[in-house]
Amino acid sequence: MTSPRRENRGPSAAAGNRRALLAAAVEVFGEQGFDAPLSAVAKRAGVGQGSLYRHFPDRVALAVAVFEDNVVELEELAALPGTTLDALLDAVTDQLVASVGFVDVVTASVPDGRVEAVAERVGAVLAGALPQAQRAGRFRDDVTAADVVLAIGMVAGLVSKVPIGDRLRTAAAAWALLRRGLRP
Amino acid sequence: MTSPRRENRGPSAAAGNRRALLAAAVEVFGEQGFDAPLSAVAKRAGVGQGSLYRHFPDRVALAVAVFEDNVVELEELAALPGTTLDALLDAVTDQLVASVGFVDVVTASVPDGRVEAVAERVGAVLAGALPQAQRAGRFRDDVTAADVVLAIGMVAGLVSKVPIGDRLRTAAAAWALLRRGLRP
Amino acid sequence: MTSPRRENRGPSAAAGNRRALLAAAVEVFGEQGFDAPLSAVAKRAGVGQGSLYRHFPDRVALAVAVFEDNVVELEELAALPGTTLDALLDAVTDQLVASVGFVDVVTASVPDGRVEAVAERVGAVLAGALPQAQRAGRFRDDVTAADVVLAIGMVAGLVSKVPIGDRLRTAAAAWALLRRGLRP
Amino acid sequence: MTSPRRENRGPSAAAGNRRALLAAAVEVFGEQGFDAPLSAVAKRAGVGQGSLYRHFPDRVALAVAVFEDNVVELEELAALPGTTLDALLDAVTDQLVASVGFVDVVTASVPDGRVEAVAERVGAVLAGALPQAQRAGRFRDDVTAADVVLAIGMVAGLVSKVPIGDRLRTAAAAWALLRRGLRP
DNA sequence: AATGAATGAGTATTCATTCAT
DNA sequence: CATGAATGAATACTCATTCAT
Repeated sequence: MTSPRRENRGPSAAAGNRRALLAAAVEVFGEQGFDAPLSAVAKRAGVGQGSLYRHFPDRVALAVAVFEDNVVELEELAALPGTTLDALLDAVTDQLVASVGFVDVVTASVPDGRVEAVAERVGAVLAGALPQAQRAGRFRDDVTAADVVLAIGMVAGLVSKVPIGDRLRTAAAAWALLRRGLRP
Repeated sequence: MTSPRRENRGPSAAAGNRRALLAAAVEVFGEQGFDAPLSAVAKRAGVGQGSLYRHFPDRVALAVAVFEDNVVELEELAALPGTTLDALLDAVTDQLVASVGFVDVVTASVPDGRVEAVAERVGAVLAGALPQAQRAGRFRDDVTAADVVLAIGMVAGLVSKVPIGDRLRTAAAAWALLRRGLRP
Repeated sequence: MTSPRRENRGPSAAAGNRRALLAAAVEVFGEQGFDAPLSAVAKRAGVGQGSLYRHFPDRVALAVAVFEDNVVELEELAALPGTTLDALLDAVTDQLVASVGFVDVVTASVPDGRVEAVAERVGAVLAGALPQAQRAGRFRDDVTAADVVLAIGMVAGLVSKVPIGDRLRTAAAAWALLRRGLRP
Repeated sequence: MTSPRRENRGPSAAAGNRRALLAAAVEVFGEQGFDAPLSAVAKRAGVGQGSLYRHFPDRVALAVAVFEDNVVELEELAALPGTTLDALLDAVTDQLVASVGFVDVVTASVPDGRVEAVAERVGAVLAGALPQAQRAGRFRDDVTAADVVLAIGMVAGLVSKVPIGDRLRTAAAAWALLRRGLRP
């Protein structure tokens, strides 16, 4: 009668579960796309369905959480003294390649406030680093923060359409082309 | 027993149905993405489910048919005497904006021969127009056909992630950036 | 516009179509079972769906027609001077093996008068041959026509559950067992 | 939004659901044949579609589970001291009459390992009881286990083609005939 | 707070049957 | 009278979400 359930590890597991779910989401969405079954994420995380829903009430919440992790990382990097815009773009690209599935969140048919808020923060980080990069002669003076965001969007869109193994290489090729248009 | 079926318009409706299905697919996939319910396509086309499946045995067949229409258009344009690579890219962009949903086909987890064949043809058209464009000083000499295809991929990826109304504007902005990297 | 339809061969094709449909039905039902798509029968026969329905308004009509062919054959055989019950059973078995799919008609959830009528005729043929077979000492005196019909039903049921290649051999084994119970 | 769903009886319903599904399957397949809609089984069991699929991922799994119940019953019976082969055959016949729909599983176009495994066990049970039955003079010495299995197959095939009400009587008649061929 | 079974709405797909040509 | 496209009901199956334990 008592089927062999996973042991209920109690409240102390909460933080660990949250982390496991995020990691699992990155993997699963990366492999199967953003419309992968949520049950697959829970299973990969070794966590019950219910726990997934407790932590992340819907699919977008899960994606936003990953995004937020990424943005925090970016903000921390930007706060470091010598960080250039190029370094930030490299970091963004790494994140894209690692968590492509989430790019599709941006698409989410119903525009979602939470996503926009996070996107906003990315924009702010880039905008902050642009002037210095222009002064250093690394970016044309007429390039705007919007242009940089646009470029990222293009790389993201491309990367999400390419088989996992080709993503890094493809992103690099894309940036090579784009940077020629951004440099003075 | 005698449910109020749509009137059977007979075999003569076949050609019209096929056309209606393609048009409906462009609309529906454009609005809802490539994973929109096929039943929505059939309904939009004013055609029975069965007819959809007769004409296009699977989702990819439907997408490929739209793609093929586009490619033929492109090939015809390329065959015209004065057609430049820039004109071809403009045409491609128009097609992208009009039938974005189909971009996602390229992604189709299971690589599909039919899709690759069509993509191949697009590449060939562009490659054919590139040398002349370079001689005319419109494209850098070190630009390859692969670069052009890559650029299209980026625009496509971006456009597919943007709400319908913004697509044209977004595509234009993207090309502005990209062309700076392609021009001498 | 004028798609390459099969040429309309006109009324003269009627008889040929009927025959082709019967032959196709035997093949298709034999391979795929009695619930094979009727469209498969039409296609195998090289005949339009509509023609199939003109000749055989429903699935059972098709089966009954095959059965009837078989019964006629049986009746003709029985009418021959020296025909024994054993010979008739051999013939029935051959028919079973050749058109197993039709055995399932007997099952047809809704009992069907047409089927019963044909079954009746088979019973009559066997009943007619039984007395002589008993006088010849080939069948026990307490065997009834119903027993013989029952035996056929058993072989039929068995054969229909066995892969095509094994049918003949299986039928032979079944009869070996059954005949021991029927012989004096 | 809040549609009137069946009350969620929680995980504790699992065992009961499983049992209800098996019982419903026996009934529904018995009445409508092995190709009855699975939704009918779920409805009869008073269980959601999803639960059916959780317990039995496909049609064959459901059938095999019923078969297995039967085989276990048989094995237990065979393990009892005084059980004769005749008693086992009676038990098999009762099972056949009760769960005829499942006989058709054997037919499943795609040969299925799970089915074969269960069939194997039935054969083993019978083979085990045969020698003793022969020593007791109840079965001819030249009868093999394969013959017994064959006989069961014949009864099964026959019973599955007969309306529910006639099944018991028909099975009895069939065995009367067959046993004459099996007894010394 | 965690677990995982239960639920049923939503989709894909097939196929019997009709009917314009 | 033949043809084969059109139609949509029926069915299989998946998965987001809820909830008893």
